[in-house]
Amino acid sequence: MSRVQIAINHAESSCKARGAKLTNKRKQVLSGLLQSNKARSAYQLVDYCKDEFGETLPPMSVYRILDFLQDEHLVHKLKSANKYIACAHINCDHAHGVSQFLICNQCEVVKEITINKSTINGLQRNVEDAGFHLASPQLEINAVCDSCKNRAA
Amino acid sequence: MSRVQIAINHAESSCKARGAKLTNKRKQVLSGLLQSNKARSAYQLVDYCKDEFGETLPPMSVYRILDFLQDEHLVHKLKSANKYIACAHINCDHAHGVSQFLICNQCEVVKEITINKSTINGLQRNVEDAGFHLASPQLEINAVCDSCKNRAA
DNA sequence: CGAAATAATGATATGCTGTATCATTCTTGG
DNA sequence: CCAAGAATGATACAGCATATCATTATTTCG
Ligand SMILES: [Zn+2]
Ligand SMILES: [Zn+2]
Ligand SMILES: [Zn+2]
Ligand SMILES: [Zn+2]
Repeated sequence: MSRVQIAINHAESSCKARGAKLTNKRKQVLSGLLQSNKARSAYQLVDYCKDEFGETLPPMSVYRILDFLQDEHLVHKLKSANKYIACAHINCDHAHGVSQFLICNQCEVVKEITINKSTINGLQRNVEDAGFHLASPQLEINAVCDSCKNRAA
Repeated sequence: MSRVQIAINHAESSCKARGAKLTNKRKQVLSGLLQSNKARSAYQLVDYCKDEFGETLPPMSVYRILDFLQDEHLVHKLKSANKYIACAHINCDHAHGVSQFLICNQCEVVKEITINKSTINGLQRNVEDAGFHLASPQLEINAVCDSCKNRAA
């Protein structure tokens, strides 16, 4: 069974456990994100579903599906890119906290990580010192991946 | 002389020092950002210039002007909001490094800060451990300002 | 000064991202 | 089967941004 198929099956179970349904079209959109190590836009997913499944989803439906998938914690939105990516922990059963996203500015590959507690604490202290309160430590970090770094060298 | 006027004068000098010109329209757009403690979109600035100066700038021009102002380090773009904000150090003569932006998710007020070196180092270590290289520590942080926090309480 | 070059701005069209609204179809429970 | 609710579709529109070509303003230099 493919990596994507495994993730979709797992997602289907966890949806069911939460009383939600992972319909066919939702699976198609999710698979579009699971296929890719880069984030994809709603309209790119429209194209993907068309090309891959001959399914002509209206953009509105894709946005609704993306909302659903986010509610189910299967997908994250990258605000700085206006794109979406499958959760890296989609096969994990433990609830996952807030992640950070490393985005390669060369090849656009995205990696979801959890930076360590002490760094988050440091960040939070800085925010407090400035008279603000950290609402969410979800960060989208402008980086370069190893491959691109090596290619440049 | 108003706070805004002082900043504009300073900006004009620093542009001149760099061989660039802070034209009238560029001043108008910049003043639209200096007026506000929130970030503003290009189209909001079109409206501002129209209301404030009777100047009907086409959006294209505003975008060009914003690019110019960014090149001159007078303005920052918040990618997660698709909006622009005047640099908090616009009156400083020292070159400023990369900033972080605290964005209140209630009232949208924005504060430009510099988080401390050790936190940045911690962040950088985390990024390296994930097989990436930090390209820029500009962060846009989802936070709540003190006023909004107190208002909620 | 006046022509040529350069910089700045304008006009128009278009593309991408996202939402609002109302209609239709599908699924489910009684 | 039927009613209720969930999911999806259709259409329109708003906001952000860029591409391209035209025009105007400013500078440069003989
Ligand atoms: Zn995740
Ligand atoms: Zn890369
Ligand atoms: Zn700044
Ligand atoms: Zn606030």
